[in-house]
Amino acid sequence: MQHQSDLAELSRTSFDVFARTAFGIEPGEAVGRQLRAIGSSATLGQGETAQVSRERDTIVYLSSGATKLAAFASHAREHVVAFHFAGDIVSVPRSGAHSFAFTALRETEILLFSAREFFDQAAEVPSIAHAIFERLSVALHRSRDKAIGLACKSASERVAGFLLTMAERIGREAGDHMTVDLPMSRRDIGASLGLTIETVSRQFGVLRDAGLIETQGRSIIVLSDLAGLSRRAGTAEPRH
Amino acid sequence: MQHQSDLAELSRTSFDVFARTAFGIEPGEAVGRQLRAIGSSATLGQGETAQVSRERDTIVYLSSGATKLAAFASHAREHVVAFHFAGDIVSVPRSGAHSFAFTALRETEILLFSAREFFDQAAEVPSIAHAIFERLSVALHRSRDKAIGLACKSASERVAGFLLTMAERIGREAGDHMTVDLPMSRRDIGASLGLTIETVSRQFGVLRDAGLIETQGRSIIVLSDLAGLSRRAGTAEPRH
DNA sequence: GCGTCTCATTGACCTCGATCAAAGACGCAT
DNA sequence: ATGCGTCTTTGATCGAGGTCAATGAGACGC
Repeated sequence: MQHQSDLAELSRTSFDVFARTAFGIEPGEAVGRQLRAIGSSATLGQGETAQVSRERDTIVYLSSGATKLAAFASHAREHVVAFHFAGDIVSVPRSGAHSFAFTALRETEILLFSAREFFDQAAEVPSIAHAIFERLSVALHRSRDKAIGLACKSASERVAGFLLTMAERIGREAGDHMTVDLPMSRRDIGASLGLTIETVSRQFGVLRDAGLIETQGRSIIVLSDLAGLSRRAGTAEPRH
Repeated sequence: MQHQSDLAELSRTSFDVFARTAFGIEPGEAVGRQLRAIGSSATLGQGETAQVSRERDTIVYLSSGATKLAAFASHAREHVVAFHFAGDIVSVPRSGAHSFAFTALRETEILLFSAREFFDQAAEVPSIAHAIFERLSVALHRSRDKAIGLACKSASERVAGFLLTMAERIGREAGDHMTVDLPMSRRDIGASLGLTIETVSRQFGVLRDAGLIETQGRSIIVLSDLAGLSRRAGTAEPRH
């Protein structure tokens, strides 16, 4: 039973952290209790997919860990819509034109809400509503940026841009270069960038040969020339 | 002066229509006046680009007409993020990694708001906040769908999907087939789908030869086999 | 009507990235 | 340590779609 109460305690704390960091709500406020009442918590092991409704949109908060949101266009055609890390709020769509899977890349703690109930509560409190507007806007901007990259950029531009984005989100600074420990496989990177696993690997090789990055094992990447990477990521010759 | 008051009248009516259709607010409510106070109206001629802030996000409502939201990745590399039609609410990002242009495809009436001020007002009224959550969620889902298509689909799938989407949004039904009057050029379609103008044209030809569509002049498309188009748009062989 | 200008279509060719195939490296369990 | 399975890298070949170039068709003013 000790274990049970530990879990309950952990869950309570997760909701408090969520309310405070995302919305600036202090523990004990009524809204915080409301959110706890309509939400549930879960822990996902590496590779495990969250059980979300297929009929309703779901809102997920990542207390810790890393995840991918994948869409299945057809049977075996998986596209990674986005990667998420601790502190992110994710909108997981119900199954429509394609079905979605929200999968942990390593052990991850999440809070789950029905989007309808979550929005009902959030709309009642102006400061929360405002915070959600911001989050949704950022998500929309990121998604548009991604679409722009998929439509316009070459393979090497996409890979360089991906590394810079990851460095920005989960990189550790170390002098003039940055180090990233990528939690996702080459397959996931490819599925996110609209490239094959082989092309991703080749582009890593190109960047390594050009002295822009160094690789340590499978997952650790050192970005040794950020300016050079930006140049590759940004703006090459027109394609259309 | 008659002209002046006509314009003022038109603008007042636009705000009322906006408040009612988007949020269910009846004319005369305080919130409606608040929105009018922070918004401005404008009419764009064909090809004309709205003057929006480069420093702040802008919210635009289309009273009538059709527009494109274009992003400029680099100098002359234009990508069409989305097309919009009467009744749509559009979030136009400030200039960041790329700059944006919101351009009329034909004569268009719009209402403009600073996103910050708009969200400040909207957050105060739960029903409006809720409506905005829905709108932003739909925009996010559309953008993700688009990214999925750009990452996974072949040229012919994209073109077929584009036609179906346009038919759904602005098509006129006529028995078992639909007719669309496309307000955008082949260039815009290509920039939206991540294809060249030539490829778009060729795919139109393929669809015409296959008996799935008929073309009348440059802009009118008759979708004579919706089921066949869906099949083309949806699910071909895997690519990754 | 005609001339002009832009947009769209069609054709020939080439490139980038997908596909197919094989070998190498890392991680994990026994 | 050793062996096995998965992930990654590297190589060879192919094709969808981009690029370049020329022709054709609407739209608009005169």
